[in-house]
Amino acid sequence: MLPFEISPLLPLLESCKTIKQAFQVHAQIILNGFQHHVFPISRLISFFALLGSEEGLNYSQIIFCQIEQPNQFIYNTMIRGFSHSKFPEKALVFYSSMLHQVNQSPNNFTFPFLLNSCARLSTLKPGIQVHSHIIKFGFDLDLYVGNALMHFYSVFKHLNDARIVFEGSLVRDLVSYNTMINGYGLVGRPGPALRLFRKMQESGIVPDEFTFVALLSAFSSLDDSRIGKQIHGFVYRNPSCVDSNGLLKAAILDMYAKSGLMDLADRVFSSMASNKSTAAWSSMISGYARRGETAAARRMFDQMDRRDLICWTAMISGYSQSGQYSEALELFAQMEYLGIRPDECTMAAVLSACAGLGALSLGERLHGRYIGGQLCSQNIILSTALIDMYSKGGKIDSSLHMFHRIPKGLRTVSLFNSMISGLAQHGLGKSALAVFREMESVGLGPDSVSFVAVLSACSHSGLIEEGKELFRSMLDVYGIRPHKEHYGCMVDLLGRDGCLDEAYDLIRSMPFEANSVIWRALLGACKLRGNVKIGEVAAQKLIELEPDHGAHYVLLSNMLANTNKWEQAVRVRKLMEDKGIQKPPGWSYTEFQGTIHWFLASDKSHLQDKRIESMLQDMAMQLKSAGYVPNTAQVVFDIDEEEKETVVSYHSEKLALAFGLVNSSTGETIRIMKNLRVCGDCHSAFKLLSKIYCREIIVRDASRFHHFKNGCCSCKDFW
DNA sequence: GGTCAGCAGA
Repeated sequence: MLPFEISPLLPLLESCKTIKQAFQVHAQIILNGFQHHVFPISRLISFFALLGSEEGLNYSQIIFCQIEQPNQFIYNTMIRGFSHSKFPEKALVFYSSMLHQVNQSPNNFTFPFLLNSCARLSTLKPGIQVHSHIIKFGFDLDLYVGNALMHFYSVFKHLNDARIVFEGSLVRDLVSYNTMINGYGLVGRPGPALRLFRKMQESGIVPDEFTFVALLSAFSSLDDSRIGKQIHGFVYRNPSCVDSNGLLKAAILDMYAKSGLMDLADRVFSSMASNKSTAAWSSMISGYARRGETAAARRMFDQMDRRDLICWTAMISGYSQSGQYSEALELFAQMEYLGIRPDECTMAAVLSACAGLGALSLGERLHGRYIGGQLCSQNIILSTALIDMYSKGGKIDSSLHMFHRIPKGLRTVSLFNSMISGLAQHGLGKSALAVFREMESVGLGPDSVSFVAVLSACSHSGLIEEGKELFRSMLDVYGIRPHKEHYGCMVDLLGRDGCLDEAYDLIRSMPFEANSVIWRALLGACKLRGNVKIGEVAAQKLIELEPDHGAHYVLLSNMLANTNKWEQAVRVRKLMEDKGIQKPPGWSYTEFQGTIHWFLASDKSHLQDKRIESMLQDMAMQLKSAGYVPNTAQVVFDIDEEEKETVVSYHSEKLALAFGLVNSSTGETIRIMKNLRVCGDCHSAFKLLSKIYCREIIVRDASRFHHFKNGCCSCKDFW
């Protein structure tokens, strides 16, 4: 029996709404000398521990320390409180102190809380130990404990272990099924999820909205929308399916948006009337963006009243994935201006836009500002985006440094692919092969993307035999059927080795029609080797496949011009002009003090800056005195030599270099991005200029990187 | 005193 004096305090404690009121009740308890009465103290601890705030937890811990012999309930309360907190590992500390106390042992209430804490840790181990305690203390057949165990194993994607618990359980309820269905969805196994749903119906357990939400999410990663539609129909026909907070409707909408069925998605969206959640808006935005309809996505985005971070991220990544990098960065700038702090997902999308543009200094700034060292090695998608950004921004050393800092157990196939393809673009074929082998040695099987990366590494570095062997092994060893991209790499590889006939034969032996990428690879090799016969075939195919693409006409006419077939060259040029096709303008840009400076070929508007003009003259003079003769072979027009020299000296990359030279000093690195492949003349000139002006020049062109240093280029004139 | 609770962005 409680002493009668305490009874007025208990209802007071029950009715506490704020932490302040609870402090007052605690003060009253102490003033009245009840601080050692188990019951009121238990209630107080429970109140503070379950408030959900750090302050509450700290306070409950202070009270806890003052109790000589905490009972089971108090221990469970502390474990429960910390299981939801920022420090789930503290729950384990309380559990362990509970075990050390004489006459104290856990009960069936202890383990669900404890497992919940374990599910939120970064390692699996403590949870497994807890599982053995559960068996030792004989709670393995408790329904709640079993469900919590399934949840714990699901979180770590150990569905087989979750399944063992499920199969071993004597009683199963809605929660058991929902947990398992969710778990299978989490690991992308919709098949078992659906089978469990059927089993659940056979057992007479009525599904709730969470069951359907879990099922829909399990199926949303699939391209097939049939099951999704069936679920929609099932829900529609069964009025018993309550959807009290609209979760289910939002899940159905998301399913349609993910399947690209925007008409159906829009119908559900409209039916939400004024209850549209930001989640629903996000689903719509990313649905449109995924189909490349960024304008439609943007219209939705602009219509929103209140945008949360996820909407911003959805729109930014929509732009990024559609290759609209500038738009992505512009929107991000707006977001920053509004003071919205990005998270890892936003950063991954923004960094991929930086990678696309080669906006290294912006990428570096974002890395420094928003991403700490620890965070980037933990979030593997972000690390992959950073590695890609540094590679494509020209800093392959930084990519490698990041890659090596990522713990081996966290590395994924995508991460390896990103690293291999970075090394490939920089012509570091041997290193790319080594990383590829490393991926295999840690037990990660290469996928189709890995092979594109490693084969292109071989072709960019002239590793002919290695490339051929890898291509053969794709199907024989790894069971991966080569796609067009892989054939494209092989055509490139053979072409660069001068085996043009072999490359042409490979194209003819392919089990599908060659696409423009493959023909372009062949044409590029023909141009390099001066093989007009096969080159013409390739160019004709390209013109057939992409008649509006000016670059093909230019390549063909350049090749004809290179072999002095001027008349034919002019004819091709004329054909292009008659069709009204414009040559794609060559442009280059370079970043300076965080701003991007664009340069168009022969466009002299930016030459208002006299310093660039005079630098160009200085460059020409220096080159001449170094004995350099401009290579004007790629200028097709039948104009005199002096004029041709003027044309090549105004190529966009030369203008960008002049700008870079004006704005840098000896020993610095100049980075230039170009939309087309760097021309032969610029390539030779840049080699000499890197020596003359003592600068490292890094050029990213349409196919790879060129590091010009001390008179040489990393591509060894092979590109 | 309790277990699940991915409808949204990489």
